[in-house]
Amino acid sequence: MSRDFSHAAKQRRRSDQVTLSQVAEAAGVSPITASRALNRPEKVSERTRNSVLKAVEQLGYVPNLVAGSLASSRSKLIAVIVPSLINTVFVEVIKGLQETLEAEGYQILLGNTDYDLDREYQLVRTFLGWSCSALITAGLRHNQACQTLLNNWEHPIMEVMELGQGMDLNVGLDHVAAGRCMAKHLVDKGYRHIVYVGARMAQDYRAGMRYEGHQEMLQSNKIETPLIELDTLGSLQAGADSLTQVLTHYPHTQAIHFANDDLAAGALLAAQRQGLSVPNDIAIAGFNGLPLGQHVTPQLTTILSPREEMGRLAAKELIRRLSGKNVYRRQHDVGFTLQVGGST
Amino acid sequence: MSRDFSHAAKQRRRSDQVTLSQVAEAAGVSPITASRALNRPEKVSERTRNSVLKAVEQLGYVPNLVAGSLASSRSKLIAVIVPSLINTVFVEVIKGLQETLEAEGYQILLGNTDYDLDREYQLVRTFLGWSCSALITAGLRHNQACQTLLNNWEHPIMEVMELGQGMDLNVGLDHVAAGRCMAKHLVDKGYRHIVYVGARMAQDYRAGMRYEGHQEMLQSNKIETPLIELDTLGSLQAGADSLTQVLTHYPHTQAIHFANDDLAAGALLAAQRQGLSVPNDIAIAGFNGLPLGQHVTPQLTTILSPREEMGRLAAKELIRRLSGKNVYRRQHDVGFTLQVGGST
DNA sequence: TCATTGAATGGTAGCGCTGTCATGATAGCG
DNA sequence: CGCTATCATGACAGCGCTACCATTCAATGA
Repeated sequence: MSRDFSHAAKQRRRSDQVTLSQVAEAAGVSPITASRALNRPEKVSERTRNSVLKAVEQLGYVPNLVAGSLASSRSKLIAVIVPSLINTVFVEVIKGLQETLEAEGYQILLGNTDYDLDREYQLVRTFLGWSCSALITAGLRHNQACQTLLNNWEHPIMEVMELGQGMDLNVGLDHVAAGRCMAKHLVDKGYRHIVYVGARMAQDYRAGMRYEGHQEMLQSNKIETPLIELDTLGSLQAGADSLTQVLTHYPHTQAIHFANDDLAAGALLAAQRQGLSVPNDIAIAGFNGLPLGQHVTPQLTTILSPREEMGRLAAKELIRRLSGKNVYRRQHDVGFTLQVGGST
Repeated sequence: MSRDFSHAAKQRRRSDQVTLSQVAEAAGVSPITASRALNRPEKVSERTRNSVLKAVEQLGYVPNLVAGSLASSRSKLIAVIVPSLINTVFVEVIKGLQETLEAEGYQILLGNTDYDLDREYQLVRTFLGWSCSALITAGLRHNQACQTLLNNWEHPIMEVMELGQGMDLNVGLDHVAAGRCMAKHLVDKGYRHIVYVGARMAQDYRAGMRYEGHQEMLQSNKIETPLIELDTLGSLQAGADSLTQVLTHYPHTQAIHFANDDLAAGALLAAQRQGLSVPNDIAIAGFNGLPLGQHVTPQLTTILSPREEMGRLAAKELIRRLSGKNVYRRQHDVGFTLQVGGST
């Protein structure tokens, strides 16, 4: 029962894509030399390099990164996973990442979990399949499957936004401390009826951490810690709506500590539309230091978080790590700044 | 001179990554069947499919998408190139693209040109190297090299944001008409001294197109068309600063037509801080319909552009095209809406 | 009954590139 | 002048997967 091995060579090349071999031929060198001329120019003579580059130009060669990546099991791809693109905070971090990574020749593979950890796991799986050279996620919380997957992964993992014991690298800030800091400010200002307003804190758990800090501080001053939690994501509109809710439930409220500036600014503008004076009738504080808050009158009291900076720093540390340098630090606290405006 | 072919088989597999062959072996089928079980489940029997899935689970198999992509010269990657991530407009488009594409199992490869067409060309080259199945760019303008490269590319190209004769598919709105529309509104309201304020219009050329429409309309009404062009990108701060500039250069100004809402809102808030009444002392109009503009008092007169919708529609048309359906349309006008607030 | 179809599965050969080693050429040294 | 060190280049195999056929076998129909 002998098999038939005689069938003609199969044709698989479908596109008329120019390959490295063609470039090599045109340049009169071997494919591997052409490869080196492009990827490790210092390894070939100048003459060779030039003739290869000329051939590339003439033939309009575009390197097939997929093939290269398979052969070398490396890629200049970096996976970035965020929980939301609506929340400008993450976009600013992405911005910081992006400008630093792209300058080093890395490409960003972007994923959005919509605050769903199972979705995150799926994204991680997919991204690992692309042999990314690193993974950046917003946050330290992952589901079990994801944790397992990442523990067995041999590339750098960078967790940003919050500070803590992560899987690998970490750049962020201490949200509990931030909440404590703002609460202290409100207490110091003499407010005693303070409401915290958050939005979907089960998802945006960092807002929950800030609430914890807030609670801590108020409780140590024997002050009640009423909480209003909205069922929408933070937005100007949600902030405006929440104002009514706060005043209905807690008519004596003197100050509102919002989980973020969108909510706070929305409430501030709404208060003014309703003829309430800020901060005399009601004081308002936010978190993030969005430009918007600095342009309303009175200026919004908020906590500045260095978001783009966080992205840039994370990217830099990652690059340092990827290039084999041992000078990176596992953990970076980017800190925050209390910015006191006229709203409190 | 006979060569030595006797050296032992070389070991290249570096990682302990589980491969499809191992899954196949564990499931008692051939690799190709395992591949089908995962990628075209309808092609295998249910028994086979289940045993493969079980093996995948047990071994913790993560498909190597790079290898798959090389073999099939297809990928579930879609390149998205935008000129800026600071400008929230593009982020909202990305958001729309992202939610639609990710639902169909596509991943986004994100690039930012910083309004530089040469940078765009480089990004396109890189992205083509990843055998993306489609490319989405913001805008219809590209440099020569990029144009050539894309013309020879055999995958769908989607150009968003503006309307016009593109390379392939196009979803956008008519910016000249939008500028005309707002100018008409201002003229109808009785303003005769109207200044247009733009920011870096050589880069953000769509703002330039709106200015063209603005000019057209005013000239046909025999009204002067003074222009102030800022050398920064649009922001609240820039808008605030520009107000002073406008009033210095054109003290009789009755209305300012801003290239976008960031500028407009910044100017509106600044005007109020300076004790100017809007619209009595000065009328202000913007473009985009950002939430911010709807929350200031008076509400900002603006032109609503459906940005997320634009992203979603673009993604849907692309998917339709990618799945071989012929029901897509080459060009979609998503339109715009004049939203009259109290600021004019 | 036997040819015919179709569903399920498998063998082989690449996809286009780079890691690994081998080789030839040139330089450096005592 | 022979010998090693260094540089530039090349041959080969293989990265992990899927396209392309080929094969098997049960179901169908005349």
